[in-house]
Amino acid sequence: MSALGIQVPLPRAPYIGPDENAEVDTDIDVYANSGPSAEIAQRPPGKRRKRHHDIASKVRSVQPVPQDKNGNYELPVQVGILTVLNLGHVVWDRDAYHNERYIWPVGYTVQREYYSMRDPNRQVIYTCWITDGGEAPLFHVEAEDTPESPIVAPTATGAWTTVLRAVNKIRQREHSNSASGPDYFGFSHPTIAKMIQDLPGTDKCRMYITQHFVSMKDRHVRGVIKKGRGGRPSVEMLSRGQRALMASTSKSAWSHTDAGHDHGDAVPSTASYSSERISVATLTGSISSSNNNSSSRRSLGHQ
DNA sequence: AGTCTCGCACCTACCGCAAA
DNA sequence: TTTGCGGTAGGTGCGAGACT
Repeated sequence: MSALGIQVPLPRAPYIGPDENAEVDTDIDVYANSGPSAEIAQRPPGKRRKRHHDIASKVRSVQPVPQDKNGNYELPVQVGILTVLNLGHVVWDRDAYHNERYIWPVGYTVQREYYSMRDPNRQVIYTCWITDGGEAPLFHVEAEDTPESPIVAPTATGAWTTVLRAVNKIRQREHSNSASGPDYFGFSHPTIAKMIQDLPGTDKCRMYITQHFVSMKDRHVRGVIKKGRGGRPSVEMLSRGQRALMASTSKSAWSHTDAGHDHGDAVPSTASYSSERISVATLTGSISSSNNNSSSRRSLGHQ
């Protein structure tokens, strides 16, 4: 596939988190003061924004994700606009497969909607996955309507920047082509971050800083789910994701690490999601339907 | 008492720009 | 030049208060 795919220029040295001793802003609060300009107002004019490194002290809200009796996440599952098909397995013995903030598991596969690189008026499903590239992971992005040109890059940002360039070009947008790879791949999503952090082997990732998560309140989970596209990946794309995954797993050998098979059972579960038996675990199933009246009333008032 | 309206809290997703 | 952090717009449900 790489023969046809877009190859993004090669890796620089893997990004390693900044100096742990760097100065840290402490006025950050994850939720509180998240309102517009709360922090900006406090920042003296002209003062450069500093990066925050207090990852460990942050508490992030996560959606409830259905788990089986063994505690394994039931996949595929919709998280926000992303559908997680596979969590993959943690490669803890090579530093380029994680940094202080993210872990990039080999076999990790998600789908999301975004503008087509061919038709400016259409949104298509993109399948994103990670393969074992040896010293460093490879990030793949494949659009539903351009399966012959998958994008492969050494970083998530690199892969999605390529997509954004193409999309902005075809949509004739004079727009920044900057993109946040972790955002688009879903790594910055708290729920996904937690699911990855729960994989076996993350404790062996020496640079990774364990993050703290709390369960999101029901009332907000419902709102979050509504914003998604209903957790319905196309069967075709699912099978394509499955094929990509199978290809990557046969190459990278899941036996590379002995960890990970008892928990995420990434490969077997993925391989088993044939189109017939796919049922996406939309998170709605785990949510009590506590107040239908309210929403119907609300909709009357606003629509 | 029941229904409706509005404001609030909180979240996701996108994108600009600081940092590396 | 590239990466990814952080600001913020927009969307949701909930609950309090007003209205019928």
